Amino acid sequence: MVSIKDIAKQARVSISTVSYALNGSPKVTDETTARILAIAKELNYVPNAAARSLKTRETKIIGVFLTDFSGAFYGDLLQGTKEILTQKGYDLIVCSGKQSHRMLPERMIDGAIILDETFGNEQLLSYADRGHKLVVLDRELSHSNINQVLLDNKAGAMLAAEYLIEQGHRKLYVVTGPNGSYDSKQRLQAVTQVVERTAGAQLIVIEGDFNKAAGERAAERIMADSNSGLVSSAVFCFNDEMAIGMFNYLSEHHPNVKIGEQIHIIGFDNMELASYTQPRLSTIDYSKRKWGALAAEQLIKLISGDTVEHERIYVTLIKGCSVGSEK
Amino acid sequence: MVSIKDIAKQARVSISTVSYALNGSPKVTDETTARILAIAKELNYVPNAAARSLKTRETKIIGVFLTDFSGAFYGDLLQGTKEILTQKGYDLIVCSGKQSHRMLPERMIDGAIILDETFGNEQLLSYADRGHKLVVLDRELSHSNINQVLLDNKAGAMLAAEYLIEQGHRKLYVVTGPNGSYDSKQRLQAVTQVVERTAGAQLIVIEGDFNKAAGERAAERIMADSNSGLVSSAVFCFNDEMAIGMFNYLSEHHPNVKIGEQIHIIGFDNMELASYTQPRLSTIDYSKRKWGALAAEQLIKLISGDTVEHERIYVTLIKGCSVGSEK
DNA sequence: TTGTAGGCGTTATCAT
DNA sequence: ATGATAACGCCTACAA
Repeated sequence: MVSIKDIAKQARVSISTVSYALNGSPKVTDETTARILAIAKELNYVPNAAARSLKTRETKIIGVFLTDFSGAFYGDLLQGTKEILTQKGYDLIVCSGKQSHRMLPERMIDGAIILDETFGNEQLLSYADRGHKLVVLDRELSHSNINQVLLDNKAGAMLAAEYLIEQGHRKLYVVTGPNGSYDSKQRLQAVTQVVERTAGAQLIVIEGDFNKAAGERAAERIMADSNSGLVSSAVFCFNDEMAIGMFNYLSEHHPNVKIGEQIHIIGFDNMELASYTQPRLSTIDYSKRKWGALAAEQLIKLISGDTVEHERIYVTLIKGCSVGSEK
Repeated sequence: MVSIKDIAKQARVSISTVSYALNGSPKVTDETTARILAIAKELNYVPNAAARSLKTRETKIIGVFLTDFSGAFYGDLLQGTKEILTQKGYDLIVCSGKQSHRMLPERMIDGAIILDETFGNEQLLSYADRGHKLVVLDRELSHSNINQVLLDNKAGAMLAAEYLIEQGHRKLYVVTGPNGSYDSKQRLQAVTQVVERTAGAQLIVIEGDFNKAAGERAAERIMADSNSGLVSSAVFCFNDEMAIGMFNYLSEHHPNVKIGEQIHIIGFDNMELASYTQPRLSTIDYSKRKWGALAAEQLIKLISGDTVEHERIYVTLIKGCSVGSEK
């Protein structure tokens, strides 16, 4: 490995002169700077990140932590994050899994964006206590080194629930996310509110986990329920993936049940796939790219020592044909 | 930041004893080791990655480089990679963009898996020359520090082309990937071979770029072509994303043209979305998870100094209803 | 069994 | 304008 020492030797100057030259300090003659740069290039010199960050105590790298890499959902978010970070002179790495949590305390990254329930709140708070800067996208956490950029879950869930009510539905199912999910809790709370203030409305909660299989199981249960009744059911799946699972189950096991007629389904996320289902899935939309970009901006501000307010990502309702009106 | 020095002070031993204890060396009494470990925990000690890797010259981190984060495609691949790496004691980071190329030469990672055309061949070769270990998934590159794990593009393209021929089609369009793409070149070569040995078959090449929009543009052009003719067209899109673009264009601008009857489409990749199109897209399938896992295994072997053979990922044909037979 | 000391490649503070 | 030198936090001979 070629180091500044080698360059110094070759250029017959001291290592400090080399360091200055490489960092473009005005303390060195343009002439010698040029000479040193030339030699560096010739020797294929590349600075060693470990040595630099040992000294500077920063890496200019930001980590985004995700629960898994099932990217369908995260692509745009990461793209948004990357654009901002690149512009600010930072690099982005994406990590997943408990193993990789070490990156933060070991100081391989200058800050982190968290969208990963496998991080415990206490864990994050203790990192923050030690001075690490964090932006959380999946929980509320109050600490001067932590900023929140959260979805407007309540607004989204209300839009969805009210839409179903408006269409005349009174028997509402919801399929939730996994137990610990902040987003899921928020959504459930909002739906409960809407149902409670609607005369004659009833709410049936089915526990899910944001995966396709949970949607299938929920569909099975709902169909078993509705065999007896005459009222059509309306289902709010707390994400699109479970809604898709429900579509799959129905088309396979109940091909004669028409979505949007006998059963009504709305999701959350507006993932790409949602616009390809037959009929088009009703869902809640928001800009994933903007979410990622905003998170990056907030994090950079935190790192720069600016004070930052928590932020919220707004959502809108997308009416597809998967929800029709109750006759 | 708490370092071994702090622990040493608190435990009234020297820093080397601390270091030995932390690394579980038998040179230290179990008793003092325990005491030191306790103090370390109490002080919330975390080793500094930069310092350690400055010394050990390794980071136990592997980088996967992707062209972009439009994950729909990469999720399974990364999952497969992660599983193997975790098992081998390595962490995985995902990088994208020219900026992040520095991770390799600056030694922030112990090796890289490349699926990113924005790396130049010369660039990769020069890294390999400097001792960096690489696995490439998107090109052929001969170097003792580089291993290839490539898709069996030729087999896949032949399966696709022969399937169209079998179904009686003779006017074949292909929509290619971007100019530099290795996969695209391989596929085109194979299709050309199949067409050349089939009497009466003609091949029309439309340049694409693996994005949805290219599929839309190609559809437009094909529809313009076919307005005059009576023969139905068969199209082999070199990836599913462009095929989806074609579906979109047709359903929007030519709702009366039936896919699988007047126009026949086959893709490549079998992405999740492909099974939701109406009609189901015919395509070429392969295990993305296995691809990623194999790449990881090969890389670890390279790093361990084992000799490794290049590997190939096998593909199969999935017959959907997007291809029917020519009457 | 424990301590001393040198070095990994940089940066940064002093002298010169 | 340049050089000598001391950190940064960790590992590891070698010495005691």
